[in-house]
Amino acid sequence: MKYTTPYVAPTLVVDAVIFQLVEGKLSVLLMQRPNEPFKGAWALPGGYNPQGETTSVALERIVEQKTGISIIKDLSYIEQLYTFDTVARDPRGHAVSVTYMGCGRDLIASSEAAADFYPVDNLPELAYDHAAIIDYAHQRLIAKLSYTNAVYAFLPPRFSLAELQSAYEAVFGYELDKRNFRKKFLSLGLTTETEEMRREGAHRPARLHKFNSQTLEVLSRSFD
Amino acid sequence: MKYTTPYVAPTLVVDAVIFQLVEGKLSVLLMQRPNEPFKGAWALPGGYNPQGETTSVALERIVEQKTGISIIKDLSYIEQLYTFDTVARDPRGHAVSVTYMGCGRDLIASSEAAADFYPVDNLPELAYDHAAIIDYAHQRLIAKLSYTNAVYAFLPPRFSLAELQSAYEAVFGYELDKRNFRKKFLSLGLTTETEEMRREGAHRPARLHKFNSQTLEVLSRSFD
DNA sequence: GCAAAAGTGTTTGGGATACACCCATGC
DNA sequence: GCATGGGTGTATCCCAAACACTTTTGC
Repeated sequence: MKYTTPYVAPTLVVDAVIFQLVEGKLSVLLMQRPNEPFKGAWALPGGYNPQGETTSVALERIVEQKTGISIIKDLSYIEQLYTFDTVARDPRGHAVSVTYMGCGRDLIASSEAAADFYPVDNLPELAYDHAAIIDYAHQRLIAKLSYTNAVYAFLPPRFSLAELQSAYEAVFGYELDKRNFRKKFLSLGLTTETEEMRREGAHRPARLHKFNSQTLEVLSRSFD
Repeated sequence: MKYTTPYVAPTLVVDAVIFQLVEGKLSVLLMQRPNEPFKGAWALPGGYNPQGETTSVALERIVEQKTGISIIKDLSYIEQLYTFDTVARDPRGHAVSVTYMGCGRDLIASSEAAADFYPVDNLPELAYDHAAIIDYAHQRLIAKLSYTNAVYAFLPPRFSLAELQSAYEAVFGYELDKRNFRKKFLSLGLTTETEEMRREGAHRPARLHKFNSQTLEVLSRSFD
């Protein structure tokens, strides 16, 4: 392959769509942009990927630096999402954005960062094409929960079946039948009943369960 | 974000995994490398993505130039596959490869190119990590055929149900029951029976069918 | 005893699977 | 008439969906 001019690569950026449940709602980590373009608007955490750094390493460094959240240490699940050809992203011209999607729980952005979690059904004004990216990530997440055990990423080590069900409902965006849900989920054999119960409030205590595996597995039968 | 050195982007390359059925077998387009590294080994068609060109535009240009096959004109289906952080791809150092997967039929590489289709179950020695990329693409293709109407990309405008079934079998890698296949596929309502029959050989002629849509649609019930 | 969430079974319909023979043609 | 691939139906099983009441607790 010949070029009459020397090869110059497009700008490469990485961006992360990080989900967790906040007050039962599926929420996404956003940062308020301090500078132009889109000054004041909210955006996915991300930044420039320099030569010599793989996209996952760059993302870990950038997200940790900007939000205090470590993808490696704090997230239970991460996967590459899609690569967007972003047009005219900044004055340096044409940029290519490699995006990742991750899930966790009990995530807190460092207080000095202008970063916070927003429910996906009530997002603020977003910079770039980030609304579309979040939507795409949400679709992917729905699919992941349908054919894998990926819910584990949202839940604590011990959880009630009600919590589990409401995690699915938060992601899917609709309600499930309690009896059918339990029957089907338990028949998948992904979890084990523990001896622990959770007593809270004036009602019957909930039996707690745990996942047999904390790594991604494909289900034998897909889910909802 | 501050850098003490000026920002330099990694090399960006694009690669294509282009499938078609050849003599009933799922096959992939490969090129023999004329130069080091991996001189003489076979590789996916691809090349450098310069600044100012989106990955899909660069891929179209490169693949057409190197193999004579136009993704836009000759393929019935194309989608982005994954972005690989390729290590030490060439002397310029760290490269990032955005890969695409496409499907077509009756594709012929231009005769002056050292390019040809090889059955996926009998590949030659491959350069880079291309064996892994082809395997990944194959998995994705199996999934696509399972939950969308993507088979249309492999078939001519009019086709027999036997042809249709053998396209699925070539991709899935196992055989299907003829009666169950027809019952299920026809119940999806993706195709229409035509008046045409195909007479060939000493046996009953085959009824020809056509797809109602030549664009990707998600199935109501997933397939096999 | 009452409010609040946890827990539990049965019925029904539809799709998945398994399986073997007749049909139309060319030679 | 025979070889070749095209075309068809039924029985069974399992899963999905629909649906309402009892249990355990704190106050």
